[in-house]
Amino acid sequence: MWESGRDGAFRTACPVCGDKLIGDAEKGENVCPNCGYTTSAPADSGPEWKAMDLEEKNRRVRVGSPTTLALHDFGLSTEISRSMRDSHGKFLDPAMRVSVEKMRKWQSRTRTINSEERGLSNVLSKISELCDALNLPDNVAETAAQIYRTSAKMKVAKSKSILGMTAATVYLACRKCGVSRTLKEVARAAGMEKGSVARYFRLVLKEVEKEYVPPPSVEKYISKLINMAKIDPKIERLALQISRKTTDSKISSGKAPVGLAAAYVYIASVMAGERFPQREVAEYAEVTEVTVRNRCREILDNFVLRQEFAPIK
DNA sequence: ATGGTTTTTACTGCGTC
DNA sequence: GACGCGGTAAAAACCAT
Repeated sequence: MWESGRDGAFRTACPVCGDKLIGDAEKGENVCPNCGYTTSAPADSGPEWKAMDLEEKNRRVRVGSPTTLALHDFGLSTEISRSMRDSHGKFLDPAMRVSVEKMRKWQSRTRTINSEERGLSNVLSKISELCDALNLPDNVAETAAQIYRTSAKMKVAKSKSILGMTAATVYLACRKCGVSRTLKEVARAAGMEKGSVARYFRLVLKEVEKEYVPPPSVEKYISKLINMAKIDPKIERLALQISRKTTDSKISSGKAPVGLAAAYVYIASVMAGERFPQREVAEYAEVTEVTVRNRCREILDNFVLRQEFAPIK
């Protein structure tokens, strides 16, 4: 939790990047609009606080699990138990027993016993694990699951590393959902080399997604950095302002958005008279100071940042 | 594989506190 | 002296071809 600069009101903040969480009443969770972090905590935002406490939430239990793409059979499978009793707990007569036995056999044949399906459910659980580790919202996990499903269908996932496919689909899902997670971050959470995640990612992008999915915008990263570093939101506004006025240019082509964002944050901080060290922005952005400096130089070489951007105090 | 581009590594000099 | 900053050369990583 931090105190907002202007009105001094307390808000529930994202523990990952510090941005204000938005309550999703339907799911009873909070989601960070910036980095995509989710909690199962009750929603915040003012007056409705009490209505969303645990008790209230528990009263709204649903019947059966929600159908979800993250379960290999959409959570709709039926189990036929071995107990040989009917629904009232009575034992079945012998004739019934053999037919139930047949049903069970056939069902298991047509369901997860199928190696394809078993592999699928395996990967899907890995996907949700990774998403959990990265605190990603459900929609990203679902998107990742969807991507993996189609890639399995297209045989792209055939004889590929499960971990690699998992990381790749999760990263692609982040990009599709506009959630600002770095390849580096995903790779770290998956315990993989950045390079090999990138290889799987390119594969999936090319074979499954067909069209290019752009990385998160500079602005997304600016917000992320500001919030991670707990910098005053007024500097965020300034940084975004400068960034917008200087986007349409060659200075951003081919450059990593995070590095640019770091530069904007740094520039904004000095313009606001609250200098935030390069070293630290660079650290949060997981780039080098040199990169921050280079981006700064390019911005300042190509634009005259006038005093109108300066703080109004 | 290759070549062009970007990022990192490593190091140096300068001013300030 | 430590720190923040700016710069550079060369190595490494990246990307399209």
